Amino acid sequence: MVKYEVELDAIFLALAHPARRAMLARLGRGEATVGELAAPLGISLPAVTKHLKVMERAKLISRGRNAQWRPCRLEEAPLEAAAGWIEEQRQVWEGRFDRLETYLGTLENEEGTKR
Amino acid sequence: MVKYEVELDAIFLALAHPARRAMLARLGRGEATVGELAAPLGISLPAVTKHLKVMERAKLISRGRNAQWRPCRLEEAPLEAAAGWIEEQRQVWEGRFDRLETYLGTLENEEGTKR
DNA sequence: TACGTACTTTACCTTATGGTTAAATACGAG
DNA sequence: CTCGTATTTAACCATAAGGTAAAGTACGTA
Repeated sequence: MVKYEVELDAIFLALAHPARRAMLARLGRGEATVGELAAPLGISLPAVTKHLKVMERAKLISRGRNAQWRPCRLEEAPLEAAAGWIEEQRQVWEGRFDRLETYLGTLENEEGTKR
Repeated sequence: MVKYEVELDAIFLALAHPARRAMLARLGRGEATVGELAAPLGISLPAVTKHLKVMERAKLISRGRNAQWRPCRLEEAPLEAAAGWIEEQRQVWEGRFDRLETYLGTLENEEGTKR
């Protein structure tokens, strides 16, 4: 249980910047070169390189090589891990309500018994 | 579409620290005071106060007042927003595969036609 | 009103982010 | 082997994160 925890730091951190989320959204539609990712962002290429490093650290992307291009590919696993953590929280949270409902149900029954 | 985008920065940032995730997990089981949240963390209270501010900024928590205690409550909406963004990405990602399958299916048919 | 408990604020430090420009590297084409 | 294109590295800067210790604030109680 809770096998992530280290990686989640890097994953959520990587997701916390609009430029990086934009790049991931783009990569969801297929591989792209650095230039293609940079084009819509309005920041310098060195800045993009840095963002790519943050995403590589989180293993959100992997990179290939094709002549002078270094294409980026989206890796789904970390996104699944992030979604998994949130889902886990939802379970806890919903569990709380379920218990509350059970408790309220019990109260109702007791009320009924009293009447 | 994509109504978040500003908030997501703060939400994902807030999720990017283990102490904050631990506090959120604890809050999933119900309200807690600052002291209760701090106890398992092994960091100073001022540090905890700062983490709480980060989570308030992301609207992941709201706070009440009860004498000298300032109880924290989990707010689900931002977690839903974060999960929503990831789910959106999954749609894109899966859409890509669907299209790829369609494409491969088309190729297969063409192959079949040629033979 | 003075005291203890529960936090928060202030001041300070270190390291990480996010950005820039300019120089360096890698590779294909001529 | 030189040139152009694609991308990274280096050097630099400003600001934010994350932590601390010490002082300040808020509230119930004796």
